[in-house]
Amino acid sequence: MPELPEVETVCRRLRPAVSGKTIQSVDVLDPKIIRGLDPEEWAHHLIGETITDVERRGKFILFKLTNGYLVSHLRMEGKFFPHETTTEPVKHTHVVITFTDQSTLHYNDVRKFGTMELRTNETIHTTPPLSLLAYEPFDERMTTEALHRRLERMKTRAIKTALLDQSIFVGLGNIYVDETLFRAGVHPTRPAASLSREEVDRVRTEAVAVLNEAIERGGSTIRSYANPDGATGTFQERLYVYGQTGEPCRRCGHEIEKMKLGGRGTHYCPHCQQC
DNA sequence: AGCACTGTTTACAT
DNA sequence: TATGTAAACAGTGC
Repeated sequence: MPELPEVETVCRRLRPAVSGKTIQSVDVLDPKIIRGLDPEEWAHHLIGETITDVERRGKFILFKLTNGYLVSHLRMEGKFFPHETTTEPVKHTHVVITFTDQSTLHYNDVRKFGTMELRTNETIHTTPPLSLLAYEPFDERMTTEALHRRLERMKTRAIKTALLDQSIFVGLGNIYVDETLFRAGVHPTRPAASLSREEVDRVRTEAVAVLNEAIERGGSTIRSYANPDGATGTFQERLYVYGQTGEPCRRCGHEIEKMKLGGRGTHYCPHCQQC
């Protein structure tokens, strides 16, 4: 599922569902999801904690606790499902958190790539993984100049590969990076260091715009089923290039093409995005 | 049947 | 150091 807009949508839906609830018990059905501590110790730390808020940093979900944070990354297929009453786990449910009011939060993840780990208030932003992230795209410190300086130093990286690096720019994944580069009129294979200041400005501006528009529409639903409340995003209807291979470009009519770049399927319009 | 593909990240090799 | 590739896993589609 998740790039920044999907994670933001999940956080917004989870916040009212779990904020203020106290954890009574934790069942780890698959220990692979839990990082840093063995699952028993991890569960022991969580029991008795109250979730005071749900925040987002990059593509990470931060469950703010009375003491510290539960940090989760959904990777490719992770999903949180809140339930108002005790509910039997379904296939691919790997963690069940039960609150004192008997409502529950289920973590479901077909591919088991997702992670959960604990952090203290003191270390959450100063230790990996959050310490490795660039500023948020909406942070005023994420300026065109700062991004340009960073990209200029890249020896050979393609601009798409650079933008997917969360230490350079936060929140873009394979859908929104392709959409950003299309809107900015920049070919995905262009060396990052070759972009002019104006091009970097277009890329940064369009990235912020795409992310904001996608958040407004609850993200994109391509092939996964649902968000925490069962709803689906609608931004997939507004995609210009991702998944549009062979379709006419909505700007110029030229056929959208797909290539492989850095191991990822890469969609672009060869007319609107010159090399 | 078998292989390539999938909204992510990172460990490892070069 | 920087960058590219494979791997983690399960499912789908050709």
